[in-house]
Amino acid sequence: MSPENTPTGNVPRVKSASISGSAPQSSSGPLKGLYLRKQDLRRGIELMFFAYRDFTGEADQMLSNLGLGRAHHRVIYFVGRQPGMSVSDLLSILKITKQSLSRVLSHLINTGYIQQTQGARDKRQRLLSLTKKGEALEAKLTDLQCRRFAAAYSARGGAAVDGFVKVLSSLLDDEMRAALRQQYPDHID
Amino acid sequence: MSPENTPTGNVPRVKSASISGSAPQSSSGPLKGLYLRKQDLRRGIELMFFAYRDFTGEADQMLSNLGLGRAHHRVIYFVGRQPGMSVSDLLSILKITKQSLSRVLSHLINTGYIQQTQGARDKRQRLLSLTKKGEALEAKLTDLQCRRFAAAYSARGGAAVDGFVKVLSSLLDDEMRAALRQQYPDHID
DNA sequence: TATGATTGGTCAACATAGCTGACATAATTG
DNA sequence: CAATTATGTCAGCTATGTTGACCAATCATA
Repeated sequence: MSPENTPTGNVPRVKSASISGSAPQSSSGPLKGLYLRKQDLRRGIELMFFAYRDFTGEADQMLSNLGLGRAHHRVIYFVGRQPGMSVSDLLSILKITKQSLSRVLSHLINTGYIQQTQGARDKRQRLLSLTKKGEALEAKLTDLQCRRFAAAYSARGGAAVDGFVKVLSSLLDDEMRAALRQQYPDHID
Repeated sequence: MSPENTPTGNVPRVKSASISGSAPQSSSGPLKGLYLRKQDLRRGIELMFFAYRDFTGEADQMLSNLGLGRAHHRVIYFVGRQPGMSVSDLLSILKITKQSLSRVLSHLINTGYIQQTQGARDKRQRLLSLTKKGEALEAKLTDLQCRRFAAAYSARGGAAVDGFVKVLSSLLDDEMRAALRQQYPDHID
């Protein structure tokens, strides 16, 4: 795993979007492009893969001890974040089908992690919130993940956190970035 | 647990930042701990979820048109990155069981994306590499993702990229971070 | 050379979490 | 009243992970 025998071994620079193979682009701007080498972009791709896996790993472990999975975690997390949300709110956040959601959601209701109340304004809506049991689990899981973030943030400092947030935001689809801007109005996007 | 829509929003967990609730802070100030508010940590969690989903979305779409999934993508990606790697190399990167890998790997071999040759030093090994067809697909997929990264990196600049890489590295498990340090010797960790 | 460890594969069964399609019920809205 | 919306349900399919058991070839070494 040590030897890198990719055909692009020697610092090819990439200016714009066309990143085909080893064609080195003449450097475009002043100081620009140093972090746009194919090598750096691939490191980003791999970091996303590995970091996401490690970031979810601890919580996954705790969940599986309870007979739950990552899908349950997402529901618990987002309901905990915004109690009283409707099913369709949740669907639009998770972007899965109602059938998929139904499976995990009814399980969480049956096992007493989540409760639903009828909407006052619109009686069709079922407004979701965590029970005490659900709140306890959410706290444990979120604590786990927040601890990891707090350690990383502390280790790297505010400037790094700022860059982290900015780059992740720019990786989002446009609509998602807009939605997040709504959620976090103080977020310098 | 989290101050999002609930007006009970201020609960500063780690350091008692003198901020009450909704005080807007660009989390890059000289004051430490401002980026450790629960709110900021949860934003990190959510950014990881949304960014990972969007980041893989385009490639997933292209793959599904070919009857392939994300698991196939991972195999193609890592084999393309390090041609001649063995099956056990791949297993230790992906951290799945050989049975799971076998399913996608044999499919990729049967459909002509990947070829294997017997190891010279150790004849038990099957050294994996991409065929022309596999290289073409890998290039298309990696291009898609690199484009997204190149856009994000360009939009935010080198300092942000640096912070992004640093924070993601710190989110990794220790062994994973060590492994990555091997892969990218120039990576200031 | 015989033995045990390593590399890799296979069969079978199962779980999770996504998907589509079809249909039902109740409430809201025009 | 009719159409739309919010939500649920049944049935079945797919992708991707898991265990466990077992096999074959090759390598390393006592």
